[in-house]
Amino acid sequence: MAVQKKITRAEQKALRPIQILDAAFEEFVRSGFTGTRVEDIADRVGVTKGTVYVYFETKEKLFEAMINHFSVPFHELLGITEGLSGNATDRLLSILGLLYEQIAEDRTTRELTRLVIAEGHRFPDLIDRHHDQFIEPIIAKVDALILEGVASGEFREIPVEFSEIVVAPILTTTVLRLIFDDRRVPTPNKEAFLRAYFDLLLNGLLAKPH
Amino acid sequence: MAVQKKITRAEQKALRPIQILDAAFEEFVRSGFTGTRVEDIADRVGVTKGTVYVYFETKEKLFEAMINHFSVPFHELLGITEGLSGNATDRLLSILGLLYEQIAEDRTTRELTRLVIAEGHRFPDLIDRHHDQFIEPIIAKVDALILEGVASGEFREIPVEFSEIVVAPILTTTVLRLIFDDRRVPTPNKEAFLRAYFDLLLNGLLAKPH
DNA sequence: TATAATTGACTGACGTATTAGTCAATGAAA
DNA sequence: TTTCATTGACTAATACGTCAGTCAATTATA
Repeated sequence: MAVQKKITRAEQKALRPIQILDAAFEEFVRSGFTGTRVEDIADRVGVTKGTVYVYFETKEKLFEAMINHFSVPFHELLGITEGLSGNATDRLLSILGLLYEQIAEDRTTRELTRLVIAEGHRFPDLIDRHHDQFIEPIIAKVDALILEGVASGEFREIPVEFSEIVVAPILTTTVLRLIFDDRRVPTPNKEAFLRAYFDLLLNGLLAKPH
Repeated sequence: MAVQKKITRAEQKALRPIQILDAAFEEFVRSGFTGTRVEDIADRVGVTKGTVYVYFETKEKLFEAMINHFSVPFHELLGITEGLSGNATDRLLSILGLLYEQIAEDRTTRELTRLVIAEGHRFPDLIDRHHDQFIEPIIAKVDALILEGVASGEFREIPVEFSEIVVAPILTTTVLRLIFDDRRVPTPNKEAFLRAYFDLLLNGLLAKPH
């Protein structure tokens, strides 16, 4: 038994919405928006449905609030990368490594991706936010680094309008883990995967480039 | 007005299940399993709910039948590739090109991917089938071709346990189109995309390989 | 060919179950 | 004693699945 710290009513009240959002995340991930019952969310917190409606007007609003709550600002991560030093190659690999950790290996981000794919039709704003906060900044950052590398002579000239090709192994790992969840496709060993990914990205398949 | 060919009752009867499966695909894609009403499917065909239940026992069975109906055997495609000639490089690129057409550019396959991601929890068999019929054969084929290329001296030695890295741009394009559906992320021009993809895959980023 | 009998695909109202959202009552903390 | 977070029974709406009945297409008969 963990020692229960005594909690005041005000503290409990302040905690409730977060408990509900956490529970909502788990239930919406398990069953999707329509398949989730508000009562399942309440049960998981240990309260009744009425309490949920004290804090959130509707199931829709709760879903949106949950997505916002878990969409941790990605620019923090991209901010870290501002401080990186080294040539374009080193900085590109650093960022791709961070993205791999943050996207492919982090369960929350992975499941958010599932919800974006599954429920995007029902919540168009979700798609726009996801694009503006995740996809666009990542692509822009990778674009910029590739152009730097080209300018410095490190990289060959490659068409920058397809730089999603560069990050593709990260999204692919995310999606494969989402679908198979360690059941049929083994979770890759991080170091070995990144080594193979970076080696192929930098040097290509061919023994003798033409 | 199109000329309506007179249709016998037997012909109509034979047609019904297919009409229902087509309608089910559209509705399940639009709203997911739980969000779709059997009556919506019936409306789309122009019949009533009762008729749907003449042909399919339950909503679950209808969903599964729909998935089976649209999961066109992928080994046909992989079969085509048996007849390919040329060195390992040419054959690998041919297959990747075919996969791009079949997966990223084909709306049906794309939306099936959405359903696998969104409804996989509810239909575990679906995941297993998808793995056995799609993922595993593709990976096996690419593995085999890479090993051939290594054996013939065309390719450098790369760890074959990560050959999903090689096909990643295809799945990534699929998923990005699934999420943004031409709205925020432009549909790539096929030829230009494949050129960039293959160039990067074969030669890598670096100007001077190390 | 014309008419009657039969079939069976389809209907749509209905039973049952589920669930989103409400609100007057409650009881524990302050 | 007062406050207010929580309750849980209730309403209204929705949707799955059923089935007795209908009527148009088909076949048999005159």
